[in-house]
Amino acid sequence: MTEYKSDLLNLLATRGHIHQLTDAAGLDALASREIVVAYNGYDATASSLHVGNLASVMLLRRLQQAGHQPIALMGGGTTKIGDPSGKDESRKLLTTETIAANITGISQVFHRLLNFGDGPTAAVMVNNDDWLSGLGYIDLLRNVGPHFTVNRMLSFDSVKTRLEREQPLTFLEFNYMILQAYDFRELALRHGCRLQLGGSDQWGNIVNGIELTRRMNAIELYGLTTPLLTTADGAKMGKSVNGAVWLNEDMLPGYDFWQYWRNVDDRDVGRFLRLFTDLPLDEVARLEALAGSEINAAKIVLANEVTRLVRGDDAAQAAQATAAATFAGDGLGADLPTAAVGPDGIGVIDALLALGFAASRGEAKRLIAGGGARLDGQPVTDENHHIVLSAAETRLSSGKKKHGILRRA
RNA sequence: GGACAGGUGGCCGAGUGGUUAAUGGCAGCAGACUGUAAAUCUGCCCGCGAGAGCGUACGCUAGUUCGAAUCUAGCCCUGUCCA
Repeated sequence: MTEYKSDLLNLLATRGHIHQLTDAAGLDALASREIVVAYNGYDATASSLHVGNLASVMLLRRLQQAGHQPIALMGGGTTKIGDPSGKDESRKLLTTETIAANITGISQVFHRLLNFGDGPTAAVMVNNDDWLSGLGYIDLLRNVGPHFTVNRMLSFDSVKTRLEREQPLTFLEFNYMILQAYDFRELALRHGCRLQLGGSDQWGNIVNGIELTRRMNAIELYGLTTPLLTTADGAKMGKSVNGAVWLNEDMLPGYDFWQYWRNVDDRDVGRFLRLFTDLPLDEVARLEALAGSEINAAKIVLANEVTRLVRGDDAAQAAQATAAATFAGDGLGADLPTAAVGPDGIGVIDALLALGFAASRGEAKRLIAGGGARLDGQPVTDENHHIVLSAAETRLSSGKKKHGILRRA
């Protein structure tokens, strides 16, 4: 691994955050002599960020830990355009109201992971709608337009893949990179921002911003991209049983969030501990070295640490307690999904639906037919089985991992 | 505006008049094995129904036909080339 002079780059490198740097030596020198202001942009396409975004939020956190200043940029303006990077198809356009609501949701996690207090390294949150919305079309074309050639824009991956796959790329989306470049320049001027962070798919957009600012203002900016996070079996990170692994509590219960980390592939444990927790590196090395079933201990640490950072101490403890009770003993954890059952009882199928273990009656039946439904650990074979609770609580499970509680109403 | 190609289930992709709820792959769910891991093997994978079955579905609309994802017409959308 390359040795850097600055604490910042050394920290980022050892934690596994660096994929590409535009000018490693230049940035290294800058970080060694002054506080670097850096930003990462987030599109407001959903009301919460998900695990796939977490690495970049952690990156902002590291930046602050190393004594520099993070800016979280909410893409209120750029979301109105839609980033074509990494997408085969155009996204539906979101309304201004939706975008505003999404920004409120997304910003929550930053308050947990970044310090917005006072001082030169206090985190800052900005919204690019503040400057993008007021732009005049002709002005923008005259000021920014001359610095972009279509020839070069066409050479960017985000554009090229669309064209090669013969997928539509609208002029609207084509302009996204220009606005993102404009953002970088704007932040450089307003906040003295010198560094843009982003996923590896953002390389082209970042380079454009650097280029534009050099031409228009003769300011030297830097870019750093993070590795595209895939799980060891090659899938994009952040998908789980019920879709995306959201960072916000209202989108995904703490227990499920915890379980996501508890169930990561053996091969991912070390990498994830470095990226997503603040554990010291020698501790990570020790945990990572655990072999066989002992690695499960490391996964529990991972789940606890990440949940603690993102959801808070209480959520982490509750989730771990529930997991321990559910998997080790035959007890019931308080965090499991629960459905109330009246004195007349409930059919298994309805119970499975009530707990969210099946999306339709047919799906519930298939689950039962496949032997995946269990009542207090006993497989249910009859899809018409009627459950009348003999105890205050009964455990209903779908498979080995999904458990829920039927509670007497 | 013109010529050509195309629009199929979450995704990719077969299917060109009935036996097609639609081959196959991926993703997903479950079972076995295990360590709440991976790999592997097996089953499932539109909705309703206990079931025979019913409903809905192959861009949209209308038509031809006993019968259409498959044929015809119009429309919408996408791509390529031309203007």
